[in-house]
Amino acid sequence: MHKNLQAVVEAKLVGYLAESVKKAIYDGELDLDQVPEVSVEIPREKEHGDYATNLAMITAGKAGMNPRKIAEIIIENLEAPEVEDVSIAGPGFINFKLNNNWLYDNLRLIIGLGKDYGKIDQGKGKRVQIEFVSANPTGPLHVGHSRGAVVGDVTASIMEAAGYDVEREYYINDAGNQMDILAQSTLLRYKEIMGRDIEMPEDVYAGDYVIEIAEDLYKLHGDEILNKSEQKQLEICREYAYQEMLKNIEEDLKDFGIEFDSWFSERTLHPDKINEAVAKLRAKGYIYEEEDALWFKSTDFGDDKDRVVIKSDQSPTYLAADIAYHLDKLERGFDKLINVWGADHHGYIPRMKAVIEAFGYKRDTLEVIVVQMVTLLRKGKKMPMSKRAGSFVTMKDVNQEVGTDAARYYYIMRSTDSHLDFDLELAKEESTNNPVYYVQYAHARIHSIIDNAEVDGSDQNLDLLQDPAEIDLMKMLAKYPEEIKLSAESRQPHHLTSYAYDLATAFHAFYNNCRVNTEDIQLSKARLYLVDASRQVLKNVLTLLGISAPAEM
RNA sequence: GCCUGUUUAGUUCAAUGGACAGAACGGUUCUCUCCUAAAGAACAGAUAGUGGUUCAAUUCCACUAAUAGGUACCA
Repeated sequence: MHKNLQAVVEAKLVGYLAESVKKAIYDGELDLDQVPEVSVEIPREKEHGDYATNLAMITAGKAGMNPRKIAEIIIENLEAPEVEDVSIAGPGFINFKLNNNWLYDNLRLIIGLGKDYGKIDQGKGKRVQIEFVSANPTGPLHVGHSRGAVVGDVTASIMEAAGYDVEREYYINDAGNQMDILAQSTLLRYKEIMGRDIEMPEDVYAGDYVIEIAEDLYKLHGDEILNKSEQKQLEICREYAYQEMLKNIEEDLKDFGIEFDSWFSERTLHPDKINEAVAKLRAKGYIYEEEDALWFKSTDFGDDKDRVVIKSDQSPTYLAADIAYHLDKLERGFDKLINVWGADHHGYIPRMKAVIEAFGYKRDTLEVIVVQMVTLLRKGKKMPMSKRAGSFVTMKDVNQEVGTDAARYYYIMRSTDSHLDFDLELAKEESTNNPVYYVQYAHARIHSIIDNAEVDGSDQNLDLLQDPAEIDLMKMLAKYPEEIKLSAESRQPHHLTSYAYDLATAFHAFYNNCRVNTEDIQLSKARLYLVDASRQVLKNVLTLLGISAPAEM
């Protein structure tokens, strides 16, 4: 069964056009060596029909004829049973009006496929790993992480729907300096609880969550930790704080509807995997020694300068761990690795691509989705954010204030390339102003209609659906699989939030123009069928976005 | 300085190289004896600048200007 009727219809049209051109060439009407690449598109203007092609215009140069003349020839030779009307317009566009049968077929397809409507085979089962969030376990997730979290999660869902085999992974930076700082911070707070005078150095985590951890530590161990050696004290603090933070992060993400298939610990790379990875690069000739340090020759692959992997004190850099980590990912056999990074890390992309190439893989095996920064606003005013001081707004705070549905929607409603203004007051507003509720309201409205219906949608005669609002709605429903394809290919979830919005608009317009539950039983049945299909698609898209689809509001 | 985004209506954002650039909010008007008015309809309003490629540019290229971020033997 075809899962994407719109694509089928487009392919048919393309086929008919190609045949027509072929025939014209054979008959000597067109002077061309071969049939050019044919494409059709849905015109922006409704008056231009259901589909249009620029075929006559792109061949004009080669055929040495004016486009409108070519269009005439193409139309004369065209055999297309589904096409109701053809016309030439503007500089040489050929516009098609189709009969509605495929739209009715598509309604049946939606009801038949149910929650699977929209799923396509674009990815052909290719294995994709999406790594996202990957925040240091040294504090709770804050708003800076939220956008990347939702973008990663929804991109993963979209690619699943598009037929990829997707794995979600979180890389835990649990080795290195920042963990030592966490240990020191915790120990200081612990000592503070003991009643000792402490001084908080500048480069220490000052957030209140550290105090909580220290208090828990005190409840568990009393003051006995202080009897141990300094090194042991730090180790206890480090491990306890680490586990607590990781638990906290995992919970916050889960509450936000985000779950990972795998959590990868950086520690497992130290030191063997790192040494092996570096050795591998060295064997390939991409490592050299200078000033007691080991350098990776990333300039061989287009990076601005070479990068240190092993410092002169023999400790590995962050990049070294990342080299080992990415080698591990590559060896796990994924066809595509996708990393979701904040814009503040974009400078890191060329060196990571260099790593991929150095290991002998294609550069674009690794793809980085760069997510631009978020500005948090309250009533149009910027909210100040300072990091180390501990006065940041956490992800959890925001989610609790505006609700996870609204928060998820807001984080993905813009192109990832665009900066995001997130206004808490707007996101919280339960009104027209808020696109989330607008979409959810359409779904709730449908349930109300179905509850009020006295007939059901069986034995329907779909030919009765002729109203422009009905046609618009059916076309919108038919677009869904293509929207999945577009979002999956472009890795841009915002196409789907705007699709959901447009679908809701088409439904509301239908609602206001076409009464469903009427005296006319036949018409009611047909409309109910359309309403049920709309319910299904709204539900599917909301589910994909990780947003609830309430039956009443 | 160099690298990467962004620049479209009063504001926040859309638009696989296509025809008359779409929404939302804000402004001005209409529409509930009717399945949820958390809705619908109407009006006014924009491609930063200069060149180039193209039958066709918001889209591709170059330069200019604004703006955000990056530019570590830090993570």
